[in-house]
Amino acid sequence: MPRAATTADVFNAIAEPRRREILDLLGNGKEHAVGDLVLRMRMPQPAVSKHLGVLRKVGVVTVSKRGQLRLYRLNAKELKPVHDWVKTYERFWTHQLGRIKERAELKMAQQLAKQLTKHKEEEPC
Amino acid sequence: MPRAATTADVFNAIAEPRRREILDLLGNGKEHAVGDLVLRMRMPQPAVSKHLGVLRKVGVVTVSKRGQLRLYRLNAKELKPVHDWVKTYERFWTHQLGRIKERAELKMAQQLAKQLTKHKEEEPC
DNA sequence: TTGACATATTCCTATATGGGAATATACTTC
DNA sequence: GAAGTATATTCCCATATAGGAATATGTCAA
Repeated sequence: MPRAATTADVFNAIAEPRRREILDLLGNGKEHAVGDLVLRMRMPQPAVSKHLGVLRKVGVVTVSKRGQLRLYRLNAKELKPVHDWVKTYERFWTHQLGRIKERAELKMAQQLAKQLTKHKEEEPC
Repeated sequence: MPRAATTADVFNAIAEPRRREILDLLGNGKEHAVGDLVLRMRMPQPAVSKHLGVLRKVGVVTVSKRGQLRLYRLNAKELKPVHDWVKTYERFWTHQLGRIKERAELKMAQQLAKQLTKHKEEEPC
């Protein structure tokens, strides 16, 4: 069996650095035309289009047509499986920093509680 | 240029599902002999050894010899780059849940603050 | 229609794969 | 040393690349 296709799942799709770069450019949540991405990536248009094709196939980006432009937009929720998987290992490098982090969180808690008890009735919606 | 090697970086290494499975098995932080992994993975020993070779090369596992056994151990901190990258997209699927989460956190803050002010002087180290 | 622009697709090639089978290496015990 | 066990490596092959070059498709404007 050969290596799984890049379009097999999101893990394979994001293995390529340039594709992660594209996702980073789309990270502001706005639509980007292919030409815009080509300029920012400084790589030939066909290459960008091909990478976008892979990202499209795994669903991590969506495309809409506006005139002759194709506007790509991030569909970040498709990255959640990656996040969920790797998050289970977070404790391995957070554990030592945990003490510091806990301190900070407690301090935050105090401040928040103070704020809350100060003007009790507020927050709309 | 062909696709980057699976040993090029951790992103390529974890693109393969069986390799993620191996990492999951090592997720308890303990040492595991190859034979143990072979049994649990239900796949031929050479295949497991080859996957372990990839994981070794990118540093996400370490190996130590004990007699004729090779004991593999997770080196999870090498997964941090993956976590760091994907974490920047967390907001995209947390944002809607954000309101609920904020409420919960505020409540926690109140409780923590109460606990803190109750018996002020404690916690060693 | 014709041309100009934006994007996608096709064709090419060198390279790497994952699995199976067979074999090599290393250690342990007799 | 010989046999047995644990693990790694080599050889094989079908398949899939990523990038470059060229071309096709689709859209706008005059």
